[in-house]
Amino acid sequence: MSRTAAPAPVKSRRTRQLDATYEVVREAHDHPTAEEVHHRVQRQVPRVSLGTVYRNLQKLAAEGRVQTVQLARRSTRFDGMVAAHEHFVCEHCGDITDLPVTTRSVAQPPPLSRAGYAVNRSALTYYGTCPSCRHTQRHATR
Amino acid sequence: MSRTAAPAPVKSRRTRQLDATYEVVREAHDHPTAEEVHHRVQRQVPRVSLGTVYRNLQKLAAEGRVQTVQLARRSTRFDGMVAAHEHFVCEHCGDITDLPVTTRSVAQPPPLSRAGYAVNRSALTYYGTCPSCRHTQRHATR
DNA sequence: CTTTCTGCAAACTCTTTGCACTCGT
DNA sequence: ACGAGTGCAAAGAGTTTGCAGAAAG
Repeated sequence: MSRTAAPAPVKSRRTRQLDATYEVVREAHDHPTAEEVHHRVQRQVPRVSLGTVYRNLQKLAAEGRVQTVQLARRSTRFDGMVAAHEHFVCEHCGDITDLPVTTRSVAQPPPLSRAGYAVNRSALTYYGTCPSCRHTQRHATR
Repeated sequence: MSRTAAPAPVKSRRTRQLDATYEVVREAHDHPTAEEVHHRVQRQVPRVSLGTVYRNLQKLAAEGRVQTVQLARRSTRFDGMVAAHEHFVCEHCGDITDLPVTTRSVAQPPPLSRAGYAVNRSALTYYGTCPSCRHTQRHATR
């Protein structure tokens, strides 16, 4: 086994497709889906494929240059606990942990109802690494 | 068009499949996926189909008897705003609105880091009906 | 008896991936 | 030139749906 000096921070090449994708998302104010991003990128790079847009969105998200809403894992999870509570989602293994509601959090924010929004519920979710995945990472070559 | 007296609160029949599905979710403490729920329901109703489990989970969620985690719409949405902010998701049209971060919300909850969790970020999302959908509903026959 | 629910299988939507080629460095 | 990135098309995963028969009220 060879000695790894630096983790090599993933070299990323600059391409028209990547640049255009980033620009589209950065300038969008309507939370577009991947398909919508694809359409807009096509205005600058007509032959760009949907697959490439997906790959680039993933790359940008991994680098923290764009944010994703409601991502995590693909499938919906169910919960019999109807009472209000919060969740911790491990970004590595996908496990979801229930957390007790902390006193300070939530309650309906004033501006919303005033602006005509009807709030049914709210969800506070933390994302990160769970204890067991942290342990595993520590031992992995990276 | 006929006059609708009462909204007719959706009559729901009692079936072994529905009962079993509810029981499985209520007793699960691990946020099972629909497929996992299906497996467990099969222990009580061997010939239950996955499609039925999906239908029943939807029904239970609509009635508020079970909760879903990270549901909303199926596809991931992207956001160029990297700064912390909150979201309002309209459950009718699926639109997502950015909200400024309210002072009180968030911050890392004490128990998590102490228990070995590494929190990268958190997301506070409100679910409900947006002004335009509220308006539409008001005029719809329901 | 009527209407809802079910099982089955096919269809759909969203996302990922293998491959040969292209383009950035 | 080397290898990461791309387009294309096919495959995957998760979920929904049409239909004919079964079962609840």
